[in-house]
Amino acid sequence: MPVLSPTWTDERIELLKQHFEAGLSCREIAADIGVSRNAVIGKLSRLNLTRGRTVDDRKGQDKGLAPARMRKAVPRLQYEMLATLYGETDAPVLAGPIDEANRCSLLELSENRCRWPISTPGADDFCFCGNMAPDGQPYCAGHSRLAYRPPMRTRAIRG
DNA sequence: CCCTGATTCGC
DNA sequence: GCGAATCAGG
Repeated sequence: MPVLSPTWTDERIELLKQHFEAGLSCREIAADIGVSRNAVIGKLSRLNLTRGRTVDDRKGQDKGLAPARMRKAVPRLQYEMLATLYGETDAPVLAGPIDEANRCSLLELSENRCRWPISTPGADDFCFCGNMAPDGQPYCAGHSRLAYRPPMRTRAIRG
């Protein structure tokens, strides 16, 4: 049993990869798995799964180091492109590990319960977050933020 | 100011 | 190896 904190086990890593390939943001992935954003990113980096960056040389961080780091030129996934074009796809709406202890079924849902879907609809383990949700809000604090942030495209450049 | 992504550094 | 801190870009 859970005597230790198996931070990254095969299951976690699989989820991580799946969500990453799905085009989900590190924020979503982190929230889904239940770890910090940095943790997800860090693991991805170690797995060499980074989406690839254009900057190989960072500015003022070399305190004496001068290694030309060539990052992998991984092309963007079609998923992401499609998602951007269509605005919304049948994205795998997983996520909801913030507090799966309170997760409940559809019948158990209440006005003050988070309706965030857990797992894929139709699955035998399909359920909802069930956390305490603010009055009027369908999702809990954590999920509401994720739910209401699908478009993260340039988000209106303030100037 | 907010957020997200990626690298670096300490444990 | 993991994750916070940090940096960079939008």
